[in-house]
Amino acid sequence: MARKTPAAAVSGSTPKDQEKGRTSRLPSVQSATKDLFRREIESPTIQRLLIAAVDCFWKSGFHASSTRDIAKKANLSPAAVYVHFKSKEDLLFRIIQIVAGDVLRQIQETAAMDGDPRIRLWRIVQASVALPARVYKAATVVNTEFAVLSPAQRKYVMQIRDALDDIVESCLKEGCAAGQFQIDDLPVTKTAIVALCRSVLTWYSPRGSLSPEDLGAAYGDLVIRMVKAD
Amino acid sequence: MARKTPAAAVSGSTPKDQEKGRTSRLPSVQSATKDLFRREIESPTIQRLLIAAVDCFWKSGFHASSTRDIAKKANLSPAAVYVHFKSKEDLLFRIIQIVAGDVLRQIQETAAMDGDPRIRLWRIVQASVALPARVYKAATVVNTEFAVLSPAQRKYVMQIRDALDDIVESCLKEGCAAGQFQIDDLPVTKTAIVALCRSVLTWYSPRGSLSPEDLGAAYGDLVIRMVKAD
DNA sequence: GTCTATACCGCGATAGAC
DNA sequence: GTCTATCGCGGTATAGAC
Repeated sequence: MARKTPAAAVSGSTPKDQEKGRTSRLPSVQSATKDLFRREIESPTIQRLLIAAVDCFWKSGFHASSTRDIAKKANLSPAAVYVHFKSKEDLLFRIIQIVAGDVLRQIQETAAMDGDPRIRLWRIVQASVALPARVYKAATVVNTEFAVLSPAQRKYVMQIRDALDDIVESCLKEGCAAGQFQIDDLPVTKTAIVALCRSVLTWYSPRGSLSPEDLGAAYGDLVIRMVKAD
Repeated sequence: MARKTPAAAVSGSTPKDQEKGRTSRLPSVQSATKDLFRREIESPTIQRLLIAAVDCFWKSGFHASSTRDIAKKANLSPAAVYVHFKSKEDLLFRIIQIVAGDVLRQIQETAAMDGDPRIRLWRIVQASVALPARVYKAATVVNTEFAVLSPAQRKYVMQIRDALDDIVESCLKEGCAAGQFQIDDLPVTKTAIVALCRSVLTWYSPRGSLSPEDLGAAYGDLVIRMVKAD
């Protein structure tokens, strides 16, 4: 964690944490996904299955991952998967629901914070990079395996994507209305910003030198320039 | 084709075309991939197989596309595929070789054009958006099915990606050296620009209002702002 | 080079004992 | 809720006639 104030202010540190002298209260990238599932799911067996499935789907993709692989990685027999999930698709969708829901909620919280459009846009971008990167394997699965889902399931994901789009769009509009942003083509700019944030997952590795939060901060700076708001 | 000079100058129009009063000599997005394969491959049967495979892989992904599906779409029996390709992976790799090679070649030509770093960066970005978008289904397959490839095949693709990275990087360095760009973190900026261009394929549809070339032009403008070169 | 027929395998999912 | 055993389907790839 090289950066100080802005990243720390957005990433969830509380004054209390800082009093204690902690530099970060975030879980490591390695454990963030586990922590998320532990928070959302009671049964330890299901937690293990979800984690195993994320690992398999991330490494090989949904169709190349067999239920046998997943079961083995979760220390279960192949049949045990079907006690907890009605199909492999169901397992995928549960992962997507949990991960996408959690990320959306946190970005909504970020967007609801006070601040002028420049600060808010910077924070939204920072969060849109940092939060998925923290759970990068799971978030990659969410972005990658969209085609596998049923129409109803796709609709669910699309609503979440639309909500994120709207957050960025309304922030851009505010900034334009306040005369703080200069944007040529608002729909293109909005789409570019959202896709830019998402694209981090196509190359991100936790072995890189920047933490998810620092990376998000750097992207926040880039986006601020894109809307000519310096 | 709404834009005039810059996009037209880069997208391959010749003075002769313009004399004739054509607004564009580009193939339609629908036929660009076919044209590419027709240019690179002699056998019409193999052309049909490649086109069918691109369609299947794009729609469902590599593992969810069966060789039966591909053969049927190419009006062949399932067995006929194996006369021309030794495996389904081989078919995929041939697609990737042709598409990635062609795009790289054209971007290299773009990068070799004269102009100061600002013009060159704009053109490189424009081409990096427009060229893949013209063959968007095939280019999406190239970006999406990387995990399927063998180590040797992956290395081939990685060399192409590195070459594209280097083109952007050296242009950014030039611009910084010339005092025309102001960049905080060069590696992050380079990665962001490349990923931004690639991310267009995650949402692009030929039904959108902007042509690939106009979209590339808009992205060129955005990137010029990212490096503070206006 | 194309076809029909088929070998062979591994997948998702289920049955039934414990 | 977990296991072992297994069903049945559909996949990739091949054999052999034309």
